[in-house]
Amino acid sequence: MTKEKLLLLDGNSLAYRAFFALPLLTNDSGVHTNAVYGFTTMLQKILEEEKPTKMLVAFDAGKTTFRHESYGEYKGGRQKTPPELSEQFPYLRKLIDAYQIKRYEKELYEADDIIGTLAKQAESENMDVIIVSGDKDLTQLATDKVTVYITRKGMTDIEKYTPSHIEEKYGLSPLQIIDMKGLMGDTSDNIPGVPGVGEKTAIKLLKEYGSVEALYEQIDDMKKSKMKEKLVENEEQAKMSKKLATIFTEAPIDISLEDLNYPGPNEEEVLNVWQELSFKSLIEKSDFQMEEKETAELVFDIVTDVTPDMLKDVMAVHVELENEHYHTCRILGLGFTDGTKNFYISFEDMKNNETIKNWLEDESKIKYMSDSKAAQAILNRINIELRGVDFDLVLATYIVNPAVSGDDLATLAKEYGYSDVQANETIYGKGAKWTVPAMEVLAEHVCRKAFAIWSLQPVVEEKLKENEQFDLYHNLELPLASILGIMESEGVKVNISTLEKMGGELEQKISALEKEIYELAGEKFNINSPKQLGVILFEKLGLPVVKKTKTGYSTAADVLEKLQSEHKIVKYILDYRQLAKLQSTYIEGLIKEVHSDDSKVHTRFQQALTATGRLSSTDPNLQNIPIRLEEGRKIRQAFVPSKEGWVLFAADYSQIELRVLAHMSKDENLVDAFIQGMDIHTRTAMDVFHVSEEDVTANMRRAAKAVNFGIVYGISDYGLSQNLDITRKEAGEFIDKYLQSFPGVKEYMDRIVQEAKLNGFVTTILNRRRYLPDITSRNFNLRSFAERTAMNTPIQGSAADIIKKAMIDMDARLKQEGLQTKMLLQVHDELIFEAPKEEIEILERIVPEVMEHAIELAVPLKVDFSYGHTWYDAK
DNA sequence: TTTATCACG
DNA sequence: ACGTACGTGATAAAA
Repeated sequence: MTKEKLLLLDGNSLAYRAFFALPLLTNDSGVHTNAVYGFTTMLQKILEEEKPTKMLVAFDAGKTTFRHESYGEYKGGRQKTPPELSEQFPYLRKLIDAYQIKRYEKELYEADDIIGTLAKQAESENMDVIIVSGDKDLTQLATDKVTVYITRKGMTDIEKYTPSHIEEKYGLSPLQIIDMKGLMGDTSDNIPGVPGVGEKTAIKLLKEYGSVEALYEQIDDMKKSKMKEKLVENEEQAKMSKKLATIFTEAPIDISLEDLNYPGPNEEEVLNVWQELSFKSLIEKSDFQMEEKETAELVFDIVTDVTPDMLKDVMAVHVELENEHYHTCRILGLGFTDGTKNFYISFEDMKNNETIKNWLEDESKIKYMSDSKAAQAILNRINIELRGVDFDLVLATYIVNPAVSGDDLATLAKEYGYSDVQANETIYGKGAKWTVPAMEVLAEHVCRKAFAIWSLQPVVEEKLKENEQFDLYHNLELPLASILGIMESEGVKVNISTLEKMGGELEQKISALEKEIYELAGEKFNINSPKQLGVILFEKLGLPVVKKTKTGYSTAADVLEKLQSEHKIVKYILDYRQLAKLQSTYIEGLIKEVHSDDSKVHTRFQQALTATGRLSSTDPNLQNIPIRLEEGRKIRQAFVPSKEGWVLFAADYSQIELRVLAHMSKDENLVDAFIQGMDIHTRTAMDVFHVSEEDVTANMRRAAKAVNFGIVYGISDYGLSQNLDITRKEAGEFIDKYLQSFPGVKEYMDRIVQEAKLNGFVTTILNRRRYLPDITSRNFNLRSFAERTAMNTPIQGSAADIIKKAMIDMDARLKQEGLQTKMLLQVHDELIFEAPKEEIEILERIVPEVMEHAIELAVPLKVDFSYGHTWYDAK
């Protein structure tokens, strides 16, 4: 048998050490993690180097110890544990348990005493002992058998105290460390010692006399000095201090060495804890493997037919797709569960099954799903109209915390402690190795997903109710999912020949520009490569470097604009960039997305993605089609109604974000401006520059507009100065003037940041949340970013709430009025419809009406609209 | 896969 | 002194 090696860790001391040594980190839900992280890296390193056979982490129990009986002031005056640290102890304990390391604490005793007692026992049994702590007091325990490791800054840097190391460092024996502390005291433990005696004096005295006791026996022989007086005066205190500093090695602990066997970590559990704490680098670096299916058994059937009795009134159902492109991909199969019976049916077997179709279309049959919009859209392709969805896991978890990524059901389930479902990557592989597994494997995977949804439904709904977000989830996001699904399936008609014609013209212009650029540069190069372009501009042509990126020179548009007067080539490059962007993204890119069967693009609105509650749009992104510059705007001529004699009808909120700000801040001036129906930027210019309406110049209005944008973004003088190309000082003055004119806005900004600090999150009008863990960061950048986010998110998010509500109301109104008009797109503050000409008149009335009253604010909402034969003409 | 750039609100 | 405007997605180049 190999020799036993015992590793004893001082839990409290190490946690404290790590907490103060490392910057404040947090996981996705805002729990601080730096102490646990530091502890983990230290632990990993020591485990690897020492390979102990027995382990224990000792903790201090409670506030009072036996030391307080002799000295009430022991550890007095200590700052109480910061909350950012105390919240980490439960996770630390969880981590230690996952490693399968024993932990122990004992009333009235400190971790030191537990460690000392066990070290002594182990030594008498001839074991090697290693003690790890952040506290040098422990070095008194060092012997030939016992080595004390003290962490230095960074946690993985360790100083090893053997008796000889201590001798070398202090010229003392380990036991004399106690005497040293008795004489010099310890401020952190509030041990007094002898005033005026520090480390140097203590060591000198101990080298001469050996110990505190010996010193006082011979003190009469000491020659008269200030120090002697002090020593005599404080004899009792010195002796008591020594006692306090002595680690008690005979604590009555009810744990023995046999209990401390260390079997190694439960790797899966450790990974779970790491995942919970977002220790991504550790997860990636570690060679820990998830255990092969440690998951609970799930009984399921693979069926080829479904009879009505199998389909209950309430079920979780999961539609398993090939990939995320649900408008084009295949369905692999469906999993069903009612919590007792689980079954899987392949797509081939279900596609013509009337029983399933009827059940899916039956509003009264309650379905629990995950990403019901995807299911709805893909089922729509085989003429099934999904109804009766009452729970959607992706949406529900997004509302609880929008930061939690929802691309894999397994990841989502893990967030709620449910791990009996595999990651897609495990089942299918990834990248080029992606493949559909055997039916048995696939069926189990899909059934497990359905079961996970079933199991999590009550948990997540409870959480939503606890946070008062159930209404937002159930009555806004859930019905919106269905509306979005219909919009996506409907699609937008694109005139490919229009795009191709534009592409041809662009091609000409681009190659002409290319020629000019090569000519002026004196050589051919790839203009699309910022690296090559940088070399040409800043080395060959010697233009001044305005800004650098981390990899080289910046050639971004704002930089080039400043360089226009320096060289003719710059303008050509700017033009080239603009046209190349149109060509690659909006002509070629868009054409690739047009479905050949219906000449339409079918975007996917991501409903559970953004941090603020906005939607996003992909494949293609229809929320960033050019409009600001005329050349780009022409792209919109290719977007047309799907039917002859129809038009595209666009309605947008005017200044919705500033109106939301007026509502939330209740700033009298801002509210008044909107009630008066004034041009808000002009009004801002009047207030900031103290001029009358007639005297507002175009430039003043431009500056005011930029300030208004800045306010919405969570203003900073630097950001505004960049935007307006003025000095920081000037920008700062603008901001000050603005805040003086709108004092309610300033109060709101201060209040919202305070609120974020207090709660850890900010909320929107409909109680959408965003957590801001960095708001308490000691890192200036992170904290500033979080503060700006705290100011911006309630504004952007509430605007998102409003338009989402408007979409639901609009959908209902169109149905109620029995119109053919279809809602096609949402672009953050505007809605785009296609409509038969005859319905235009009605739309002109009802669209603004519905949108303006989606949510009542302290200021009116204003909607502008227009229509035309193409999206371009709807202006 | 990451970086720089640029399109939108 | 710190170094930024808020929120997205697509493309091409470079690694």
